[in-house]
Amino acid sequence: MVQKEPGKRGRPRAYDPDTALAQAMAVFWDAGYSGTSLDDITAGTGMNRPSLYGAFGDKRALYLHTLERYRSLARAGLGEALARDRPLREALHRVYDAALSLYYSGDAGARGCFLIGTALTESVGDAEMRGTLRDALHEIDAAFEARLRFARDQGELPREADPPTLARLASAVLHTLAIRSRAGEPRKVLEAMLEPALDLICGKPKRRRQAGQSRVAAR
Amino acid sequence: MVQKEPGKRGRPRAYDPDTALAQAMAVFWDAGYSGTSLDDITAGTGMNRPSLYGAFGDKRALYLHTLERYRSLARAGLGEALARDRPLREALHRVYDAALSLYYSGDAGARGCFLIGTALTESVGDAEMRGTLRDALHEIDAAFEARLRFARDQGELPREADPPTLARLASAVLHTLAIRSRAGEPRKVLEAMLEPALDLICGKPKRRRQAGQSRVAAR
DNA sequence: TGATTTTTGTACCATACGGGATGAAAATAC
DNA sequence: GTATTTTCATCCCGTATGGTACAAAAATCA
Repeated sequence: MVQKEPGKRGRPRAYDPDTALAQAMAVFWDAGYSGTSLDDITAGTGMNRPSLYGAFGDKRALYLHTLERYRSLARAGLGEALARDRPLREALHRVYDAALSLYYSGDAGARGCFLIGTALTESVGDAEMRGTLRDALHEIDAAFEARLRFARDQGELPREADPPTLARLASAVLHTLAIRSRAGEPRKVLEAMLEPALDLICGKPKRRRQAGQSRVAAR
Repeated sequence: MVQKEPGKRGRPRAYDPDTALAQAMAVFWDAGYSGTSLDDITAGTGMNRPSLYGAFGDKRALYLHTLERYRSLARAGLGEALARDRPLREALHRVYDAALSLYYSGDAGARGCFLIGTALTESVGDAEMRGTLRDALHEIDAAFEARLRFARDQGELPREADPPTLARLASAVLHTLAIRSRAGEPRKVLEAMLEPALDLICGKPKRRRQAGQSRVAAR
């Protein structure tokens, strides 16, 4: 059923490991780690219990694998969206568009960010999950920051712009999208938040008046 | 053990309902809804199973009660912090300080926001919890917006300031604090984010250069 | 004092849970 | 073909889970 390489003895696997991992992730995504049973996983992957155990270890190890898989996907998506051959504003817009597409892609309705939506709950009681989540958040901060620093060095942002601060702002926007989408906010509402948010990060384009303000207050 | 009013027949309660609810909330706060067992609750409240059931209903109803309790506390805290007898910037600072104090108040380490940290996970599979979470987020948006509108009308913000947009920004800052604290970020790191964030919302004070930028970008 | 009402405390139940034991199945190696 | 290796599929186990039955306890009312 699966591609076999010559020299591999034994009965071949009936599943593709990465596909199974993706399916397991989809199950965890909806119900969270504690809310998902191994029966849910077997139903979602088509794998039976011992195969699951043999391939990924116990339930917790399997979940940690899905977290890493999600991090890889996020890393790749972020890297692509933040490519330096496009203007900063467009790059950030692509990040948020891609995020929203992911957050609203669930079969059972919007499900938000997998990491924030599921690992956040477990973070108090599980130091490893907490560390993974924290590292992932930092990695996103760093990706934003590098791109913003590049934009500033290219003159796309004013010289007094502070990339670390702006990066955390960009992350905060992503976080609020992650939360609000899973909380049932319609996609259109979140999409409407993007332009004002981009105005704050990149500066408001001169061409037209838009919502939001970014100037120094009077008082 | 508990204050008895004349005219109440039957054996008196051995617990104070609101205290028990607070204790149950603390238990859910750390492990989430699915990750908490009724045994955990009985241990945390000192109540036995039938009393718990009689007072609050089943596990899900009890959790929904704790959500409402948290909303009440948050509403009160937000209202107090956003009082209109102080400058906008100070009011917002008080909101974030109060939030951080709450988010870092757990016995088992930082636990973030109860709503975001626990209800978010359950939001995909439970429409009522999702609705509660969404309403709570909107309520916070509205509180920020009202305070910002007042500030603008008082001349504390420029006339072109857009309260709804700024309110969502203020909420996004709260959301990122809620996430990052539970993800293990040290409190000092989050505290350092506050001044730049307040610069973005309220405008940067003239007196001194600080991190961040809020001016219109060159391009 | 005795009846009534309400809550408590123990013990229990059916089920769901995570995990594993065991033998059949399906491939290669000889 | 036979042996060996690896995976699959069924069945099972001990425990944890959410929820409840039932009687004792502790108050008021008459």
